[in-house]
Amino acid sequence: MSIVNQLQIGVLKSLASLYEQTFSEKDFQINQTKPEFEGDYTVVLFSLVKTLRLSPDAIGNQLGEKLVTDYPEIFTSFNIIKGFLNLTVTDNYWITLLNKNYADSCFGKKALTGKKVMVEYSSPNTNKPLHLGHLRNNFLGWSVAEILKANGQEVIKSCIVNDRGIHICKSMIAWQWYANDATPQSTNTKGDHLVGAYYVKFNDVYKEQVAALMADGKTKEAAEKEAPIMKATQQMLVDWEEGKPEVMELWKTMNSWVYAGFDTTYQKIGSDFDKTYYESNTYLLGKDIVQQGLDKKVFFKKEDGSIWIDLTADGLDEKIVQRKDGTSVYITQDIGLALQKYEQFNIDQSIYVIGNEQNYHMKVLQLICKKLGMPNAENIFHLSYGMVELTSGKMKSREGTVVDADELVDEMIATSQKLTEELGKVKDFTAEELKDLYDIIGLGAMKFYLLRVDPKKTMVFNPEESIDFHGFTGPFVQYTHARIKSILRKELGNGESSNSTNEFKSPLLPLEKAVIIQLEQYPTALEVACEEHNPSVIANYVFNLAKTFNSFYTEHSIGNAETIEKKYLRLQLAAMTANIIKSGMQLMGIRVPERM
RNA sequence: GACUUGGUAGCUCAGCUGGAUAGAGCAUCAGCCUUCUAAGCUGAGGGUCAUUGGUUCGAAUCCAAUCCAGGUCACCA
Repeated sequence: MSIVNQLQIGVLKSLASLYEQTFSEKDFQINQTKPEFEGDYTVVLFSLVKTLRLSPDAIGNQLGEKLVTDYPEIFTSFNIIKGFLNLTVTDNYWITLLNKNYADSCFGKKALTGKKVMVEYSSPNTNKPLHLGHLRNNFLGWSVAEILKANGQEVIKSCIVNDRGIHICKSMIAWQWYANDATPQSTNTKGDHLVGAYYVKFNDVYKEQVAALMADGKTKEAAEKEAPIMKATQQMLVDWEEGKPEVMELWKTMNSWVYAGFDTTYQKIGSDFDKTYYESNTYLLGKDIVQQGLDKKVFFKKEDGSIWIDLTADGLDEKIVQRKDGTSVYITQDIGLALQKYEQFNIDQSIYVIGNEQNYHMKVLQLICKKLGMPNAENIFHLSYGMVELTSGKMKSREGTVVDADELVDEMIATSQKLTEELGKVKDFTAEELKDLYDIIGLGAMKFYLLRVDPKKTMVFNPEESIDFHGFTGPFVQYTHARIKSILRKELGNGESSNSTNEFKSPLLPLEKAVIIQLEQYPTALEVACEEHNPSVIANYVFNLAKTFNSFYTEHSIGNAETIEKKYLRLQLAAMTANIIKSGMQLMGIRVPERM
């Protein structure tokens, strides 16, 4: 149990016995004591003043006295300043905590709770390569899944691939018309990039054709409909739905190129999935549900035969769920897939990592599922994250301002190589070790950069800032880990552990205590990150821990500590810091090097 | 226009279930490598927490209004 929890319980019990009244945790607040005051944790007394009709100082004195008397193993002294009760925790409490947990690589992680969750993320389109926005999605989804696992939940990572539809046909047509049978092999191009290039080509040609038709006096609408390349694309979509062999053949071939490209990228960035859904398999799902919905009168049919749901009573509008020609729309298959996920995996919660541009869509989806009486409709959770913008503004594929994922990854790794070579600290590494180190640092920097911001918020991607490896960055934290490991290697050799001892006579120094207090808060950080589905909590925590440790490190020597007891204490402190840094970084998909 | 999210230092972000003098990083300036890795540490300057009003012992935090910015409001996905 955390020190704050213990303090909470202690205060509640003390209040009850002192004043014969029952209180709840909401009646007072517990904060960490500000550095300018003496003490470790502070109880804010103001809110008790009214109910107890006593001055803050009187309450503070009685409460402080009671706590120090009843919990001598936890609290050693107290002081009251302007209505704040500052409590000092005993050195023994901190030292015992350290002694018990310093070697535990699972510190803070929870036992299985039995809760089963699916996290759907990534969800690429097969007509273009991954970009910066996908990276935020991938890192976020992966990390949230790991954070849930660390909190005792069973997690299934899933991905839905948007591999069909008009946009896919666009790149297919453009390839057919202009590629001269170019393949990834023949052009030495990554498959997803090759296909993406023809998607761009489509748009260029389409724009030209529309302009030409408009020059001939057509209206914009007419020109957009009549552009030959668009007509061909629409025909191709019809052919695809009819399963025309040549079209299917081309579709399969081009998709296989894209998947090969995606696999390379996913492997590089460390994304993986337990279950992959393909829209080409799921797009017909939900049709029978539409029928059931009609029978239940959740849906209604318009004169033209299209099927709708009326959500005006819920403050939304009418939504179509099936076109008049009987084909399904986007949301129809989503309903079907939502149900299938529950049926296949018997999950308690279904998390969708999708951009906030789809807030409305997801709201509608959940509402429809509820109205259909689907089990667990309440437990559909949209983890809505903000867009990534550039310093110059929004990314727009049409204007070529999209930051390509592969290029960015390569650049980050190249930067880490350059910097590592300049510093020249690992000259004895083999070529293989070096390559691995560059990956660890480059990818670590990138993941940390994208995960350190609250996912809900729109964030700005600044290229220069992203390749800065100082300050609030992944490499800073990795570096702290590497330095600790270096000391542990030197002082303990291989595998040997520091002697455990409880016999500390000299008091904890402020910086020693500051580090241990931070270490103690890791489990709480994990809980908060889980509740909020927010990896930035971990990023901030781990950064602050590293910072605190670095201050301690510059001020006090571990190897040449004043006494042998101090040395062991500091070795434990360093070891636990390294363990937690490693654990926290792992939850963000970031590896930490032994040396750098 | 309706709904929704945001506005904190020059820039990027924490803090938001109300609490002590609003914090980091970057950038700027001044220091620290004969002692465990300087991708580090110490210090300085830099704020009308968008604006106005309200709630109260106390507001960046809660409420209301206003201004500004993003997103959505498709028989696209």
